[in-house]
Amino acid sequence: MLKLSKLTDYAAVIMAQIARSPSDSHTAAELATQVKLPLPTVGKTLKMLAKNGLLESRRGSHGGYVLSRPPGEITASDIIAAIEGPIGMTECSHADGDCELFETCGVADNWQRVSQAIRTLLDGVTLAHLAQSSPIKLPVQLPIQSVTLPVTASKA
Amino acid sequence: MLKLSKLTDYAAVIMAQIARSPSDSHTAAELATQVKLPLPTVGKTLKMLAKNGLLESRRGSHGGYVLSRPPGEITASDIIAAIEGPIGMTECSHADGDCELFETCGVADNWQRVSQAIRTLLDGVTLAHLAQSSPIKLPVQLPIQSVTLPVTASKA
DNA sequence: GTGATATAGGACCATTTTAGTCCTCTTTGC
DNA sequence: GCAAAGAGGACTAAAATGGTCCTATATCAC
Repeated sequence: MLKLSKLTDYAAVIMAQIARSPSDSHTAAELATQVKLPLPTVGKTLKMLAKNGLLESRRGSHGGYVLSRPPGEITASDIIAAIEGPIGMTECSHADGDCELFETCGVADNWQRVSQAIRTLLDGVTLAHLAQSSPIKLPVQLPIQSVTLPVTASKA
Repeated sequence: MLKLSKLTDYAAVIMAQIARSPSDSHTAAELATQVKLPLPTVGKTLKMLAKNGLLESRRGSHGGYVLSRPPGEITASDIIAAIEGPIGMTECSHADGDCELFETCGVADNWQRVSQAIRTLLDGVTLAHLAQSSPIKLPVQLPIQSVTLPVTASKA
């Protein structure tokens, strides 16, 4: 269903929570309480986010996590990629041509374009957007139907 | 990785193959040979596509599958939904409010908007696009960065 | 009406992925 | 030194996925 994993979903919620007070340091325990998720899971998620450079961590007492960049500069793509790895709709979206069906596939190119479009879309959604409650506007809604190409692909 | 399942990928390839001669009837065996995938798998995929109304099937000798609509009227969304169920990035994208974390989540609305944007994007990609080898153009690439909203979400 | 050709519809299993927990180690501040 | 916090990884249980196979049903040709 083109779905995010639960962990990614948690990550978004946690990041949003942090983004709402971006200058404070947040401990895993604190966040776990706030988002009502079990501590070990929150801890794991935070570690992944930190390892991928979205959060700065400090150990020891008075430690915790802070955003590594302002909320406006952290994108949905970043968060998804941090938890799930590189975004791509198909196997061959990033692998370097190790798909032995490439010849007969015939749709790889266009899938990759679609994939790229989604990535671009997600690049345009920032943590600041996610964290605020007011609706964000995305441009895709309207124009896409009008961009249809000459429909070939018929033969008979 | 926001990835399609393999089956969905197969479905796209198979549908594209059919779309290249849309007036012919295609048997599972025939298609399996053409796309170089095992027959049982191709059969299963075809059944799912037929059950979801994307293909018309005919049994018996001289049977096979035909597109139920012209390639320009079958979308990537249709194909994905046929194999994977409704498209949505998060659990709560379609379920009717059975998420007990809804209160503390704080990002549900905006995720749903993103989800919707992706769906719209995929609605704009037709089988005719996928089947042709020339590049399709998608509108999202350019304008999205410019639509950013007033970045609130700071507190300190 | 019989037989060959196809799909329909599930049951089934093996494998992989995912979610979630826990343990031990290191860092930091007091 | 001790308590608070994160780092890193091992581990398990559960779920999703991919793939195969079997039986039933429809259709056509003869």
